[in-house]
Amino acid sequence: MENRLKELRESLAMTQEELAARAGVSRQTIISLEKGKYNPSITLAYKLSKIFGLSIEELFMLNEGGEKI
Amino acid sequence: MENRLKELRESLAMTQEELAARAGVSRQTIISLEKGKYNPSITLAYKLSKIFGLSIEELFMLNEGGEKI
DNA sequence: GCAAAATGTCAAGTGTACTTTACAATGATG
DNA sequence: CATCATTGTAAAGTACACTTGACATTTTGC
Repeated sequence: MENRLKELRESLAMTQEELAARAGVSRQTIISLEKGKYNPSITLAYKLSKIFGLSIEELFMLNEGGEKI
Repeated sequence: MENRLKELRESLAMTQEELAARAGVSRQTIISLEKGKYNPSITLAYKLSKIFGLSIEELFMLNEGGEKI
């Protein structure tokens, strides 16, 4: 698993659709992020970090190279 | 000023070219970021935050809507 | 005051984050 | 089993992050 998104979403009992709505993006975007298909924009990363009460770094677990762990 | 990038770069006595090289992007990208023309990718935001020893949030001062203050 | 370094601007191009739509697969519940 | 909610997949299109290159302007140091 590339990030904690799916795990966190499920811990809040949210559907992909709900999370997408709260973050202001499409459901497809949430799916792709959960699958690690691409990196979110800083804006979306920030919104998601607020929803989950984490820092961007905590949520997307970046290493020194700026790549996902 | 949309963010603290220029101010921080100057405080470290770095040229745009040096910062661009350290962040692994073009000088043009640094110029545009300093001017607030667009938001960095999360990867670039992370690299810059490491260079300046700040969190992404501290560096790019985002508000609740995910927009710059 | 001149030269060189640093900064800025413009424009065209590439890559990728994100959207939209449509449909298939899986899972939960009566 | 049947049905509905949820998740997944695929493909084509749009927006924007980022590059490259060429040149103009400002700043700095001798």
